[in-house]
Amino acid sequence: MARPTIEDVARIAGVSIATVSRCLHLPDLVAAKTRDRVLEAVRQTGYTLNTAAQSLRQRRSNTVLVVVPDIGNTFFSEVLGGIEQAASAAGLTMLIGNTGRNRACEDSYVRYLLNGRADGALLLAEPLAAWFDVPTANDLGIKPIVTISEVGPDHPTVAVSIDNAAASQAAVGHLIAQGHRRIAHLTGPASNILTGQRLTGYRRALAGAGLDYTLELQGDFGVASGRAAFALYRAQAMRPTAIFCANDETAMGFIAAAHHGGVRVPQDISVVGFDDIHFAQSFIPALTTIRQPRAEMGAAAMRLLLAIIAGEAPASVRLPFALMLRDSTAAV
Amino acid sequence: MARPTIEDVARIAGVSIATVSRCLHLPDLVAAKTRDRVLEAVRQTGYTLNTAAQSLRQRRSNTVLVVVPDIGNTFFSEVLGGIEQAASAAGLTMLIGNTGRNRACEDSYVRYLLNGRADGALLLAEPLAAWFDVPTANDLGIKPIVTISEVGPDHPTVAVSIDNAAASQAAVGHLIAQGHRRIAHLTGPASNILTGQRLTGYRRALAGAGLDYTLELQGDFGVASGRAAFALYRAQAMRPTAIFCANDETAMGFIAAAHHGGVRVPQDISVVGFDDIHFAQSFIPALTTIRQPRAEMGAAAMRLLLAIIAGEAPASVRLPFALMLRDSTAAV
DNA sequence: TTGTATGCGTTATCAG
DNA sequence: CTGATAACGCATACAA
Repeated sequence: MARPTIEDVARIAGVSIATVSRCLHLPDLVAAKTRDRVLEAVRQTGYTLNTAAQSLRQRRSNTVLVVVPDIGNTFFSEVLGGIEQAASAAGLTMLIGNTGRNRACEDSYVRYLLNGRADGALLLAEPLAAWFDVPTANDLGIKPIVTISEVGPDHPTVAVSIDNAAASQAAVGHLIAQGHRRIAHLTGPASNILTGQRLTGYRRALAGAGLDYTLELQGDFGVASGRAAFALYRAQAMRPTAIFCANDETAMGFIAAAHHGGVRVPQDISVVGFDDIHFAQSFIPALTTIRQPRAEMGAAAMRLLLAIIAGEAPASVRLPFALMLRDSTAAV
Repeated sequence: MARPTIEDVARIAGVSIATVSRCLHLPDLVAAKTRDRVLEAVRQTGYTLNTAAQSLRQRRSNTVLVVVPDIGNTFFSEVLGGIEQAASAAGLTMLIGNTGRNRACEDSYVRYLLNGRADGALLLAEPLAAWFDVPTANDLGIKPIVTISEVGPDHPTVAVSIDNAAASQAAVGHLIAQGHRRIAHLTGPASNILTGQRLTGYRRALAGAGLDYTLELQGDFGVASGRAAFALYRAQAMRPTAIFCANDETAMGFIAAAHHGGVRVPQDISVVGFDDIHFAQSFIPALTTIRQPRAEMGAAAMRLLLAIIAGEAPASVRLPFALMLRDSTAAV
């Protein structure tokens, strides 16, 4: 037999469908006695609201779209956890769009906002132009968008992030305080907005301490690029005594390669990561790194989105980072 | 201005809404000339289908619900990646339900199937009873469900998994082949169906080799329980020379604790994990472990679901595992 | 406090 | 090949 509709419930309870609807949404407006009858009928039939019909009628989906570059990435997945919690607390459903960092794929998710599947979007990546393009923009402008983490200074949306340059500066500053004078930086991919920000922090720290030595190796946030960087480090005539990596994965790749190459961390070289992913503290040596409050970033972004939906005009949020001192760094 | 509807497009193209709809779904049924006019109007207006209306009318959402215990967990998130790919290839949207291993929370997602939000579900955990309860069951019975990984022998749904007992047996068998005679097992949580399966494999391997020594430590798949297990290992009068951990995380926790305790891996004790998560090979020492084809498991499950939706009655799928020999194990 | 009636944007049926 | 029209299930303005 088919799914029960509001009409079935109404018939069994001996009321109109309007009353049933009210019982579910504005229970105070209906007499206690009637309400009991209706709710009993609901239980009896196992009735559940048809969300498609509701969305159509209300012109809103109670769903939030989350666009993520790589859902398998531990950094993103923990942010997702925070979003999920805040979303379900607000009665919203989370729809995930995995782009695989593919432009066309990301573009396709823009339509989710347009076709009413979602009431707003959370972007875990620097939004591509499509999100603000014509003819998209004029209609999409009213759909709230919040960006997380990967955000530039003149960013077109409300955003939540940490101060990446300051965090990097703190990380490198710690190495300097430990007496390191030759400090390298393993960057992220050139295409990522964070790469420049973290690089800036690195340079600032060096400049602040009046250090000349500089070694900037190009990475891509992947473990393999960390390994590759180790080879380059090895090839240097004047080797650095410390390296600041743009994220934990590359740091781990670097350390793993070092281990196999007979180079000890931190005795021979200190290594600092970025993100404080789940495994950073179980790693051997436990990774000194910058902690980003991932779940909190997700939750904060969700709250911003809700505020925008509610008609407010909240400002972007800067969350605090923390330098986690562990075993991959040592005084020189 | 409001979102353009099919009516706007029809008016501009000078046709009926029926024709517009046909152009979008059955383009062959409409004259090329008319079609061009319509598509031009679509472009011009930036029209996109209202999915709520479509779902309502078609009584299907083109959405698949994925229920996951912990989205931040790297194991699950990689399975999600596989699902996402297969889903979007089939034109389906992936809706994620994160339960936090909370029964009430999981129950609430059952309704997604009932209220039409999703056409089917993929469960990344042993389904709790609610999925098959009355009055849920009678209606839900027609909604396809596929379970991934955590599946018992007399499981009520179609499932995709590896043979956990056989994999465990292979892992322990390798330790035995390396000459180990005292082999411990760090289990998963008692509540998880996989725990018993992996334990069975461990016991079988020991029995098969006629070994008496047995040490079964209770873990919970978390890093901390790996650390705790190390303390217990330490306290043994007759210490094992190898330990088979029910997953990689606990193995890493164990090794990290061992490292800090001055116990060397694999020189003093060999450690085997399970899952081959992303970081297993970057870990120091690189972790010997059982590889589960996570993305493939997700994709396979998605395909099974599609088959069921298409009216077929596919059988459960057993995917192959692989023993990855790396640096955390050595001959005794 | 409750009921009636309308429309949300599609798709599908049936004529033309 | 195309058009008119009736649902799909619900929420809400308006009446009673």
